[in-house]
Amino acid sequence: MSLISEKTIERLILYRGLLLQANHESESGIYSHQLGRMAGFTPAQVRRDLMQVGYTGSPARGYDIAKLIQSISALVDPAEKREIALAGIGSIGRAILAYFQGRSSLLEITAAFDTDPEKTDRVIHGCRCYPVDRLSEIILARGIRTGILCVPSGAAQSVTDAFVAGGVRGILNYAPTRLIVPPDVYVENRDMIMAVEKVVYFSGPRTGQRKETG
Amino acid sequence: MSLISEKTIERLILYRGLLLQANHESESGIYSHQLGRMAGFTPAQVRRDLMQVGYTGSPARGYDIAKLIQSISALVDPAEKREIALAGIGSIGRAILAYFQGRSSLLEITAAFDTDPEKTDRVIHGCRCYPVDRLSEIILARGIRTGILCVPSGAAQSVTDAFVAGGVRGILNYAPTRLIVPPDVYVENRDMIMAVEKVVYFSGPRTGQRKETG
DNA sequence: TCATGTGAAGACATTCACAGCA
DNA sequence: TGCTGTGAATGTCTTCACATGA
Repeated sequence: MSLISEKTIERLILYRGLLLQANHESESGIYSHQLGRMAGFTPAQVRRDLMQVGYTGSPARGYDIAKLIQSISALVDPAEKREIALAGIGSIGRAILAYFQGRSSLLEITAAFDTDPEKTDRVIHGCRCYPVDRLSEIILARGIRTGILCVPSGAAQSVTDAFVAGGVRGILNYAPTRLIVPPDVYVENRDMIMAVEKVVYFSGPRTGQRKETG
Repeated sequence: MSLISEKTIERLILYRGLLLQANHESESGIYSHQLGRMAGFTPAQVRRDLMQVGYTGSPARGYDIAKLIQSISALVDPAEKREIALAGIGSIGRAILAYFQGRSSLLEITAAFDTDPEKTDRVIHGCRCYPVDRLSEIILARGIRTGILCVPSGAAQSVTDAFVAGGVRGILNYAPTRLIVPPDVYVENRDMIMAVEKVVYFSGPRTGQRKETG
């Protein structure tokens, strides 16, 4: 019970997002089947997940929405504000910077890095940009533990090494490469090309299944 | 055996990408443990996955790289060229358009949609842009089966409905919302905020586990 | 010897189904 | 009644371990 699985963490974060998003003026409580419908899971799944956060609802009123949000946050949010570093100020990097601006009070991308001198030593979407040479130095000095990687695949591993050298413990990887990291560094891969190819496969004829092995 | 799981498809696409990427001048064959190391999986996992594509290697020389790529492609690629539609020409949408340009010969984003008249009726990163009002009509006329959704969460469901009305069978969803679709439409969620929150959690102290339920 | 292909075991995740409570 | 919390059952995915073949 002590260790919560990756999938459960993902769903908990989703539940919280849905609860924050929805306007619950009228109701202050929510049942597992309601939350399940919102998220696309079975009520049993929702109850299992919520068990793990340790907050317990009541059969009469379900889960108190405010308290549930609070409990999930206590579990998944860091204790204090967390700075995040981003490497690769191309179109994706820039999009993430723009998208992330002011979304969260606890998380902030406070340093961006690129090789191109045109892009460094200035502020983009409110984020200071530096040359990659200084990556390890700067994130180490600031105690940054989380990195977002949006560099081309050729540079991905070397920038990863710089992240790791700078003390990063988790990397969100948008490059279409598999990164080599020490076993205690967490990597989440979000290759967009692969995502498109996967969706194309599953939008194929007849629930996406053909079988014409050659 | 006939139906291949989502996870397996993902890994197969990954294998293919890695094989295409790597320069195999010297070697024409590859062993499951080599491919496994590249992809970050066990050799057994790799063999199980490759079993499903129906291409069988030899204990002496492993898997022939060219033939393996071909076999995976035969399984996951569509029979002919596939057009893809994209909705929401914000920073993410634009980034995807830019990133996707000329990556694949089989897949092409050929229509983009937005509400903003400033963005429509022109060409962005080689892709023709139209007003969202015409979404269903245009994708229906062109037989587009796959959509990429990058609109703000408020518009996500209505654009999804337009996609579905236009005959789309698979949606890649970058909006931080859960879409409601008929059961035969496939949705792949890629919420970036959630991805960051998840990675932050797993970059927390001590393999990311705290437990301070409130 | 060393790798493949695969039945069987094991680990993990989801769902069932029901006791207990308001 | 209609919910929650949870043991037990089921289902899915991964790994083991070995027969087989070059």
